[in-house]
Amino acid sequence: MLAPAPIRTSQFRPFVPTQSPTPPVRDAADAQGPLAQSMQLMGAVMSYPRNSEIFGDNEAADYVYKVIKGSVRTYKILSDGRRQIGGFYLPGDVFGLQFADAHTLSAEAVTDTKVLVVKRSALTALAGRDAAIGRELFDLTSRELRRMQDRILLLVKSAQERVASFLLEMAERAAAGNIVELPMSRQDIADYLGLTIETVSRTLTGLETAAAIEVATSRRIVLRNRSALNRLNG
Amino acid sequence: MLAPAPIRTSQFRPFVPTQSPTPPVRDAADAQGPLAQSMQLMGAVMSYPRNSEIFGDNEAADYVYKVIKGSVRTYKILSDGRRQIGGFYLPGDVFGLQFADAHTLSAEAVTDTKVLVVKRSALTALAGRDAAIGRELFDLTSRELRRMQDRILLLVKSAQERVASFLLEMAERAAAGNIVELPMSRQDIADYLGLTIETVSRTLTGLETAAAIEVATSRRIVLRNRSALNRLNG
DNA sequence: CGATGCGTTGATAACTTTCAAATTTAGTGG
DNA sequence: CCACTAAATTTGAAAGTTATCAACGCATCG
Repeated sequence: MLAPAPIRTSQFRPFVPTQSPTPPVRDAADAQGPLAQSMQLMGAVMSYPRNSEIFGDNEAADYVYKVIKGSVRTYKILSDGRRQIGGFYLPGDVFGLQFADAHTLSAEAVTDTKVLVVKRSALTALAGRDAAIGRELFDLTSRELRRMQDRILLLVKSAQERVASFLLEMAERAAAGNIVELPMSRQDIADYLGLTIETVSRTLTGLETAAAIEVATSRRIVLRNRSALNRLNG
Repeated sequence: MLAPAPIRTSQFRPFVPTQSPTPPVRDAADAQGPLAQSMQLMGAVMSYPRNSEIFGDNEAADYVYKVIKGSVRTYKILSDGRRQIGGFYLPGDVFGLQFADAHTLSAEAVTDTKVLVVKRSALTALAGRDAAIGRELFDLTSRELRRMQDRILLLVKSAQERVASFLLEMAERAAAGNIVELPMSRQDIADYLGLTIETVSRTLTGLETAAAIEVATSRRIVLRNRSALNRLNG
């Protein structure tokens, strides 16, 4: 039922950059505020192969991460063995912002991924000196809070609404036109939406039958009728 | 299905205190950090009768609130008419921390309530000058984030698990021994947990039959077997 | 006392999960 | 590049859970 236990394959430690950290990759990862610039200056680029662990639940939360390339999932294993996914992070997204002493979630690379790793203490120290940076950090956290709220609204809805919302969310964050490339498996989606993979699969089929989407391949969805999806979205 | 539309009965505007704001009430509302002290100095005490609105969705989020007495619910009405409750706030709790320009949720008094109202701008200005205050504000937001995460974990579980978790949460926050006084109605609980009132009611009956709790009156629950509840909690 | 709101209980329907199997896709070694 | 194997996805049937619709009990309030 669960994804196979991730292999810890990250072969580099923070601050031993795999390449000159400045100027690092300039992918989709630049919403250029002062924070982004500082992170690039202070951070190191790390590579994680598919399904490898980036950090573990209960580990000290000493670093903050920004996705440069690839995608990341945070998750928690419940006592009954189920896995709940906390969120997906795409290029440009910052994660590890728990701002508690220890992580409450684990993080894994969904696909081969490059992330910018920054020491949290360096970042908060900087925020103490530079109000603009502090504000940006705060905004990031607020945005995360908002996303959680939306998530809560989503989780009380029906399977169809959840899947429709998920597709629209991914479209907004990573769409090329109406084509949504999903980096994650059905199991990941199911664990994110609090459904089973069978229900996710059936719902997608249903949406396709209803001509709202087209399931080109299992990882590529074409949105055919956004207003129909929005209607389901609630 | 929904609670009756709240009557807007708050007869006072912020900063026209109903009583001398200093020194204000000294109820359960004091986890005395510098933030709490500043809020008391800068804030005004406002009274809201049961079911009255404290702020509305989409209103400017100009104030931050701290419950002195009573209880508050934040909520959102979904497009299909359902109501989702964002959270309950008890004496000592701070709410209105969205830190966006506009509230994303509405807030109402669940019971007759007194809150301390502080201008957000005053608080953030203060945070700019006093790092300790900024840190406390940040911590509050982080705690809210954590609570949301827990909430998400809760919403993917079964009705029994949700109700059990809810009771344990309330016990932790407001219990006198094993007696939990619930300020909110079954409808409130249902809208918080993403269930119907019938399911909440049946689940409580079930827990009582299983000797885990005792429903003394509809608003007073006695926890008879916490470990059983914890087991359900997952 | 009758009206009203809230909570509980019952019967049925709708939805989602579970268990099982078929089908497609992806990965590996030759 | 193909064949083979393992993994992922889809589909089907049955069971389980929760919602819906309806009725009833209980307390409060005029």
